[in-house]
Amino acid sequence: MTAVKESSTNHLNKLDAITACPVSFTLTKIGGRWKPIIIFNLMTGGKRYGELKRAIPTITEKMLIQNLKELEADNLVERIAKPVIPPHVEYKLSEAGKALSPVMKSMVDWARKYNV
Amino acid sequence: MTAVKESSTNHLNKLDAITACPVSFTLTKIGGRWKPIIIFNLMTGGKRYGELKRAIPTITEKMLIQNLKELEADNLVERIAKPVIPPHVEYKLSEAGKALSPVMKSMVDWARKYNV
DNA sequence: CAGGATCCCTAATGATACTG
DNA sequence: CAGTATCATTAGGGATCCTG
Repeated sequence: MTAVKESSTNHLNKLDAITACPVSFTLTKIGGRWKPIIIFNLMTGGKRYGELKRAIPTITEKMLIQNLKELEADNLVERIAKPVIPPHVEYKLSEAGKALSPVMKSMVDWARKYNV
Repeated sequence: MTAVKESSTNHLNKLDAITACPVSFTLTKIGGRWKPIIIFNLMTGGKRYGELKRAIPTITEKMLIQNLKELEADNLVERIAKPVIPPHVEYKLSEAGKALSPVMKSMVDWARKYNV
């Protein structure tokens, strides 16, 4: 029972009542090594699995599919599979995913001002 | 030589030219389990080491001091030590740290709309 | 009070090979 | 093409004890 949320970025799911803060919550969804990059790539529109893999050459297939599944479970990404052979699968941001745009933008702005 | 930046959140320092994105950069600074919480706590003003520890009871001393040092090295936090006995040390956000406010706010906004 | 130093564990990531 | 499965690695986090 209980079978909590079983989402991503596990260390951030252990938030207790005291340390819980909305910022941490958001970071459970978009934090980690690959999610920001994946989301960033999908901001410009839906992409196929293979396209994403080519767009992010340093990611392994395991990490890519794993992160995509977590993003899908968190309702940030939608998976559209066309039942053809060979398979055709597209990933695109959901409404909640697109709504991350201000978050991404503010991070980009901050990075441009304060990096290096 | 090169001795790059040697900052925090190591996995995110391995960004190569291709996957590098400003969002990831920002997350190297404020990501992880504790940094957002620490920054969040300092947003309302400077605090002493002991105050922070009490404000975040679930953090260990090791993690607290380690994250504070990383934040200091990244110039997000300033450490002000008064040479008295017993020691009196205060941590406060730097200008760059305060400039994270829009980032934090956008994350809070997103969390309020899309959490559970 | 504000740390430092060790030892340990697990989650997160990665490499490689295989499949409908 | 779009994934699975298995094994190995490592970095992040934690427990505990010690100190100027």
